[in-house]
Amino acid sequence: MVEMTTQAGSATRPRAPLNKERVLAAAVALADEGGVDALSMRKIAQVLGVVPMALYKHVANKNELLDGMIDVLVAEIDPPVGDTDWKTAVRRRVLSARRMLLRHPWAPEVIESRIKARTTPTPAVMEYLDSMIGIFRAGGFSIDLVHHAMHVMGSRLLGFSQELFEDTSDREPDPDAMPPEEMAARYPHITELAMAVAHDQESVVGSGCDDQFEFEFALDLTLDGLERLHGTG
Amino acid sequence: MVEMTTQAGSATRPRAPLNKERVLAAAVALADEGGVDALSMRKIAQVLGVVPMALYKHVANKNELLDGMIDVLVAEIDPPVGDTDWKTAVRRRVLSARRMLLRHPWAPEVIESRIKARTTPTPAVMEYLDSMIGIFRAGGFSIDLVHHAMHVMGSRLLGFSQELFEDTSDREPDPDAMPPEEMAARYPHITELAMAVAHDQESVVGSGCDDQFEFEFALDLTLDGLERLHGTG
DNA sequence: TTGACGGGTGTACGGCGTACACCTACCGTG
DNA sequence: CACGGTAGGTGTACGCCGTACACCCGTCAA
Repeated sequence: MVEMTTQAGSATRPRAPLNKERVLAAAVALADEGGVDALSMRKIAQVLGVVPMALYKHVANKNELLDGMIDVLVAEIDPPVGDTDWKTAVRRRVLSARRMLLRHPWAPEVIESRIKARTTPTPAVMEYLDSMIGIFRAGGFSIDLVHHAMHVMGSRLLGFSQELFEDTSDREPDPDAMPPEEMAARYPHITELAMAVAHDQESVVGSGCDDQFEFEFALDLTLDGLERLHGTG
Repeated sequence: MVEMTTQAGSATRPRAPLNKERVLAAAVALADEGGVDALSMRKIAQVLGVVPMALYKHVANKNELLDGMIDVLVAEIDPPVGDTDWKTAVRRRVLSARRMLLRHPWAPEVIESRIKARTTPTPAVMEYLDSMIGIFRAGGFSIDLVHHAMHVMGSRLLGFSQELFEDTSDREPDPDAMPPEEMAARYPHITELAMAVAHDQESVVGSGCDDQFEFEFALDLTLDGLERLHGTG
């Protein structure tokens, strides 16, 4: 056997060069088959035929890896369809999200834990929420009603159970947070909603919306629906 | 300084004897102040002034500890009130559950992960669900409607986002599972519901209910409610 | 007196995330 | 052509984790 060529040994397996996408794909595959407990940097490295520390040239740490995995999942959700009423558009999108969640049963737990730890959801999640808001707006919903609607849909949108936007004003600001103008450009609907809510109540800047009210709003909407089906009251 | 008495050194702090409740309480307190990531057997032992392995005389392992912590939380939910209509009874109970979840923000993530790993929720959770079903039944709901209602309420009942009872027929049976007759005695409403669902569809024993149908049922109930508020369609 | 046993201890192992120093192949520039 | 920078893979090492296993001691029934 002659000596190796300049590009990657031919005696060993050629091994395509690593990159963030390949790392994330391997991580998602590993989680799919063994659950999130079976996911470790060392195992990911192993299936990629690489030493564990090599991964850190492509993801900063395990938390960023988890964030990246969430983005991969969100990208699997079908984009919104254009030419229908809001109701079927929302319906299709949510059912598509559900199919994604069924393919990746570990997702809700990871999304839950990561959302609690970050000040802002990942860009992909933001985009998803923004376009969902856009569907309601295009359907003629008032900004207030959209706000309530998003809270009501909460757990069906991505599996997270409590608030989408918790009060993050007490956490120290993310060093590389997005400037407001870019925020407004990238997520117009979220921005519109956030502004309206902030205006609505002249409270201190921060939390923005009354989570307790939103929870009860959603609860009562559900109970009223059940009552109607039951035919009492 | 003289020698110690027979019952616990008096020079060191007396240190009450350990038991499962004290272990669980310490674990919950630790999670409350540092999140679930800050929870480790070693830290629990430390705050209890004991060596890590001592905990294992009271809980089998960390998973059982987590299950026990969930039970502690569920016990914090107010018991159902008797003399009102179903709607306010459910409303109060769910709001009480929400207050508990707000006190323990780490709870949804833990409940999520533990429910996925067990064949049956812990007894305390079962009891909670059973009594919730009982409220609907006492309100005159048909067993089918209760079934749908529980799915609809899903994420608001305890923060779990997907199915309460996933298909566990593929998992090897829990060695110390509860015999059916005890099941029926302890959780009469759950049993009634499970029987009805199993009868309903003459499918193989197992999963029992059509999760996809239930998801869409809940989704449509929500969308219809929003539509009514919006005044279109 | 003894022997079982409930409950706290000590040691040790394998796995984890990751800091840090290194090495090497490549590239644009002089 | 020489050369320094840089991107990306390597190796070692540290401190934390859960927990298996052997031990030890105080209590109490026989």
